[in-house]
Amino acid sequence: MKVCSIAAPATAEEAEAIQDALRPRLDLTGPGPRDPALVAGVDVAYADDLLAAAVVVLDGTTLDVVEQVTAPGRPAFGYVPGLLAFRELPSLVEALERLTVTPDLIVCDGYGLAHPRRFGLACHLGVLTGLPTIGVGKTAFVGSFEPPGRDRGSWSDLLLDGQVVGRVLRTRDDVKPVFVSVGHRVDLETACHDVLALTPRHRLPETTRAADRLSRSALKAALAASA
DNA sequence: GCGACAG
DNA sequence: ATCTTGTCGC
Repeated sequence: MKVCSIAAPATAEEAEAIQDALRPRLDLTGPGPRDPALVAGVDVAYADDLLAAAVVVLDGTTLDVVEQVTAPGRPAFGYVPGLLAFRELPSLVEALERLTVTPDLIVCDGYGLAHPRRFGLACHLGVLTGLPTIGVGKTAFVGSFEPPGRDRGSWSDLLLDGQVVGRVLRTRDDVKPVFVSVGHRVDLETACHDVLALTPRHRLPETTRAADRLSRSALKAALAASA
């Protein structure tokens, strides 16, 4: 598939300006794909100054792997909270362009709208691909919230500056919840529905689990090749 | 001013 | 993210 490349800022100030410039391109209309036929998971693994980006496309119904691609590379930017996209997206875009199928939804590791400038990794990837995207974070980043109920499916608002920017969603009974926020062309209700469909037995979506495993094995291969 | 801070 | 043993539970 064709994906726009990501700008390569030299400083944090430049990176923030790029996020502010792209934010107006976000489509927050929704509702977006409910029970999408093809769902992609993306992730990046690191070791020293090497990294491996991975994309895994699953059948949304059976959760079987349909296609998977990787791209080795170097971190394009230091890790700065709020600017994660500039570190991971260059290699992720490269991997996505090797995809022969077009997913109906992309599930990102991290945040979307729940971001200091309302433009997290999931939003950025949505604008670059033009596809529906959502962010699923494992730990708190921005926003305040009350713990959701203990049952799977329970959730609470993630609030930032008095606005609802995401949901803290319980995907398994009595297990630490995940942080869901929309990226592009999906509403929060649909995003949470889709996350629950992707978590029939684990806390994290099958898409992120598959992409995580693939990125780690691709990283091992890259390390072996460079040695 | 100080601390916290997706991956 | 990554460095790391054993251990509890499905």
